[in-house]
Amino acid sequence: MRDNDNPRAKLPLKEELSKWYNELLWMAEVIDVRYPVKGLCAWYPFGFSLKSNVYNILRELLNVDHSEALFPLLIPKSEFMKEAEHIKGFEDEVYWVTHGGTEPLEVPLALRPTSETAIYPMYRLWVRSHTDLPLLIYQIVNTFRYETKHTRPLIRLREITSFKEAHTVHASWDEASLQVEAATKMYQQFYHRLAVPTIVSKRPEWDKFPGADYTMAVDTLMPDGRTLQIGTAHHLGTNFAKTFEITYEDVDGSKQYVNQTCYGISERCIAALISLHGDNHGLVLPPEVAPVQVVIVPIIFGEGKEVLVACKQVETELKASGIRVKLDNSDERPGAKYYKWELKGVPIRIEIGPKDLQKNSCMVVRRDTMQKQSTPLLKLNPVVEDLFKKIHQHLLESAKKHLDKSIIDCKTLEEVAGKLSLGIVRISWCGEQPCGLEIEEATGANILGVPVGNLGKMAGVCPVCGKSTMLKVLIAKTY
RNA sequence: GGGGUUGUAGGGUAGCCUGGACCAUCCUGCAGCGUUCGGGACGCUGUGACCUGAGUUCGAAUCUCAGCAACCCCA
Repeated sequence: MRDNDNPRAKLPLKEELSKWYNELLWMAEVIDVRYPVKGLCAWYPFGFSLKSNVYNILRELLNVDHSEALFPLLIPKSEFMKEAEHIKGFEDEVYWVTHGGTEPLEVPLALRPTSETAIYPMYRLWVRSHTDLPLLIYQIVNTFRYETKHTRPLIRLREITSFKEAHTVHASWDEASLQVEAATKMYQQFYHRLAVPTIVSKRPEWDKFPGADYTMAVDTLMPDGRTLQIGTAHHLGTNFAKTFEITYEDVDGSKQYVNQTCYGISERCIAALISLHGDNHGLVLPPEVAPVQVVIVPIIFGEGKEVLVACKQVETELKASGIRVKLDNSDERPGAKYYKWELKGVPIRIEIGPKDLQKNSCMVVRRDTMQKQSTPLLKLNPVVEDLFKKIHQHLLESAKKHLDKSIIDCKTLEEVAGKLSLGIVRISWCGEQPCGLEIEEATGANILGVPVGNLGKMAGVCPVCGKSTMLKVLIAKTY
């Protein structure tokens, strides 16, 4: 039904977000969901390249004060079962390895759903003295969760292929608290680079990480009005330190339990990036992460030798500045190439044909706005670099504008229902759990939490109990 | 958590209701050759599929059951 005059396979319109998203992921060769196990996907080379570029930014930001390490995939049941709250949160979703060959294992092994219980037995050995602190370590690994809800590519998976999880150890609770704050700030920087605007809020008690003192979460708004959680940071206090006996010798010689934090980002960041910026033609990628940043399309008549020479020259020059360039000299027609590379989100297209060569120029086309401009062939590099900046800025600004206008203030619960399809609702809340649960119950949506900054502070009255309060919460339909 | 829909080449489909003429239709893709090339080119030649298992039947893509997988809606 999606082809009117052209039988060729076309992308569904973005208005049908779910269809559009699923089709786009494989048409643009990001991931292939056809793997014969529910909730597992294969990354295409193109998608993998996009992912690598995105995660390189994460590494760059983390490596300022964190170190990368690697811990095992398998966790013995005896370790996994140590922290009561933690188990309760995960036990229904754990995959168990029960056999070695045909022999049952004495101690079953869990496939990590997250790595606290894989890492902390080692931290117990690694942390001895206050001089070992703070310890800031992260790893990027796959994790497994037996999701019973509907799986969605990149969003709800049974194998998360790219979970970046940081685990830090501190002397005091306050220091750990500052680390949680630093983590959310880093995540916001990260998403800034992806041109994805975010909101940070403190998850309510009943929605925090199992085993944490509190959880801060980073959310973004998807085009269908639902929010997507794309990062979390947890203050673990001494909860895990006590169960895993992680202690350090203080300056005065006394034994102290450490305070810990952990914070993570998964490939949901790619889902957000794709969903926010993409359009009816396909992906629209911020230049910094695009696997191909510039595609050169030659317009050939007859032999077309001169055109090809000019194309190659441009290719060489751009490559010399470290730009990821693709010269598409396959024998498809130019129009077909335009569609193909638009689908793949290449930020800039350069067309070179005989008419351009006469003027010693070329046609430069932006993917985000589709604007074309004739540009002199000489000194293309600064023009391209400048356009990269403009494209990123434009993506970020329009996404931010959309997010800002999608946060809607309400005073009563009755008002909320009609607004939820438009985005995020902001409403006063006394901060008490019963009222919070009532808000969720009455609206059929989730409380994201009290957002940080001014967004979460304003005088009002709780719509449930009527008490005066300075707190505002955000409510939304969530993924 | 509850409900619904679906499974036929790489992708999209026809056929299924009413079992046999189906070594399975059409479009797209892919490979080769030639002509082409300023927004999805054309011709010729080739390529490729009934989700898995059990059952009913002389006979199953078609009917039944189970499994696996996918999609949609509601909480």
